[in-house]
Formats: sequence, C-alpha cells, structure tokens
Amino acid sequence: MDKHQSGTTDAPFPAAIEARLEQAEQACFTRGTRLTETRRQVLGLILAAPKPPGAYDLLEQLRVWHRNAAPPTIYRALDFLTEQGLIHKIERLSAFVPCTHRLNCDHGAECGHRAQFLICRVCGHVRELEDLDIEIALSRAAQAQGFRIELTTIEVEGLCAACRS
Amino acid sequence: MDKHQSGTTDAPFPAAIEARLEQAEQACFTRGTRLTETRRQVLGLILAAPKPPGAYDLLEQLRVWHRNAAPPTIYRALDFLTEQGLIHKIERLSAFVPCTHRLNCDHGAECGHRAQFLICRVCGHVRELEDLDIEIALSRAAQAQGFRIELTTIEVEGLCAACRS
DNA sequence: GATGCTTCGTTATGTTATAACATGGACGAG
DNA sequence: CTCGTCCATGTTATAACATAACGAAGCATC
Repeated sequence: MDKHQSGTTDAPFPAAIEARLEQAEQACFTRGTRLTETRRQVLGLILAAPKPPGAYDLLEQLRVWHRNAAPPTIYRALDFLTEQGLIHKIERLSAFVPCTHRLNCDHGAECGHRAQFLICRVCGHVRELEDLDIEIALSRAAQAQGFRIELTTIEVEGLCAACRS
Repeated sequence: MDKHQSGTTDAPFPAAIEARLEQAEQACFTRGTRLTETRRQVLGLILAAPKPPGAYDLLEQLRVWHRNAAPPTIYRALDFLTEQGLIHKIERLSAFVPCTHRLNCDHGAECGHRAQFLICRVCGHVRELEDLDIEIALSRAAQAQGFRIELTTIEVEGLCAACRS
C-alpha cells in the first residue's frame, strides 16, 4: 500500500502548478526551510483555486489526502507559506492568494511588505500590484507622522475591467 | 423608576465626548437618520476607549445599560455608525475607531472611502490619515488596470513616534 | 386606529482562528 | 546506538468574530 501508486497519479495538480510548486520547494530549500507534503498540497490548492479560498475551504479539500486534518493543520501551513512569502492573506476576505510578486523573488517574508491588492466584488478575482508610487506616498505620509512602517495592508474593492462591461 | 435618575448622572461620558456625541446626533438628524440611545452609547464607548475595542469588548461594556444585549445588538449599532461615517473598522484588528476625518464632515458613508490608518503594534494606537498623494497614486494604479475603485482598506502596522523611543 | 417603517430583542448558528498538549520522525552528540 | 533536541504534525477543545431568522415594540403618517 504505497501512498504513491503510479507514476502518472503522483502529481495531483496540473503541470503548470507542479512547476511552480517545484520552484517553491527549491526556494524553501535555499532558505533552509522545508516545503513539506502538507504545505505543498495547501500551496497547490491555493494555486489551483478559481478564486481565493478561505482556510476552511482549503481544509475541506485537504481532507482528500489527510482525512483527519483539523483547523491547526491548515493554519500552520498557511502561516508557513505566508512567512515564506509564497502566499498573501487578503484580510477583507479572510482568504488566501498566491504571491505573484516577481517570480524570481528570493527574499521570503519581505515579499509581503509591499503589495497592493485589487479585489473585484463581482468575480472575486484578486490582482496583486507592486506600485512604487503608492509605496512612496505611503512612506512619506508615515514619515511625516514619525511612524515607522513594518507591514502594510492595502486592499481595494471595486470592479475589475472585465466586470465593468 | 426612571432610567435617568438625576441631572448629573444623565451623561455617562466626559464632557468632551458628550459634545462629540451631540455633534453626531445633530449630523444624523440632518441626514434623516437617528442616533438612538444604543447607538449613541456604542459611539461613546468607542470614543472613550483607550484603544480600539472589538465588537465583544463593546458588547460587554454595553451590558452596563442593556443587561440582555446580544451580538446582533452591537453589530447593528456598529453597522449604523459605519454607514454614517462616524466610525471605521480596522480589519487587521477586528476593532473599531472613531472617524477623525474632518470634524465638520457631513457626507456620511463617503467618509470611509478614503482613509489610511497607522496602527502602532506596541501601544495599539491608531491614527487616521487622509493623504491625497496616496489616494492619487492608488487611483492611477487602479486606472492603469481598468479597475474601478469603490472602497479602500489601507492599514499600516509599525511603530508610532512615541514608541520608537 | 390601521398601516408601514425602522429599531430592537431573542435564539440559534455559522465562520474564522488559536490554545494546549501529545506524538512521531530526523539527526547530531556523546 | 540511544539519547536528547528540534521540527512538523495530530488531536481535542475552545476562543473570537459575525450573521440568519423571526417576532415584537415604538413611532410617524394618513
């Protein structure tokens, strides 16, 4: 009874996603962390999702492989992936998206510092931006208050181009 | 058995807060909405709080006056105050702050569209900004994507001037 | 005083997140 | 080798946040 039954069913995700998982695994290895099976599966689910899944959506899907997965299972994986800069949490949705911030990014957690998200209220699509002007304006405004920025959450809700028909 | 027992104990909040409540009541009246007793009390509690209270903190405090207050009691009041632009929800904290956006603001819900919040992770203080440069940068970035902004959530975590000592 | 509207009370439940402690496996030091 | 340590995970329970659904009370208007 092998968990990996045959060559072709080893990879539960489409090739494009498997490729990104491979990249992610490599990136973790480089940093001395491990993209374990559970973490890899969760990342895969987030990459494969048509729209940003919540923790309990992921939990349900994860049970395909881990019948007894419980909330801590998923939250631990999400924490890890967030720390590694592989995913972002969208606060307004309590949902998670893959990080699209520079594909070759190798600085882990710092990825999350400066991103902006456009959330379409109709189709649910989330687009990640990395706009320097916004970052600069925000830095200036904070500095004017003597405030030292450690982490930003910039989430914009509205209508995406496609849904403005 | 009068709920209002004596002249001096009628006002449960400090004078400065009572004054703001009075203003708020007036503003609601002007708009054809009513700052009822419960709503007024919740707003007062938020104004009086040393740091942003969560819904259940407020609920507990509200029970001083309404022994049987339940979650819907507080959430309804919070929804109303948010719609009226009298408070803001800080998503990162699931907590609420008074709106400090132009004291004479009279355009209700629109208040919330464009504000930025600096959250000190040490003292918990939240400062509301209204920085045009940020708004402009964000508008441009959104426009470049064909995205129509309806609502923004900009929350920055870090250290306030006082806590950087 | 009937009608319609907003507000509020009440019960129940849904949703998101964490605490606390036990288990198991990898790996180096002795 | 086997002990201890570290990391990841399993497991149970509960905390924290939020809403659904329905009915009754207040009040403005006709």
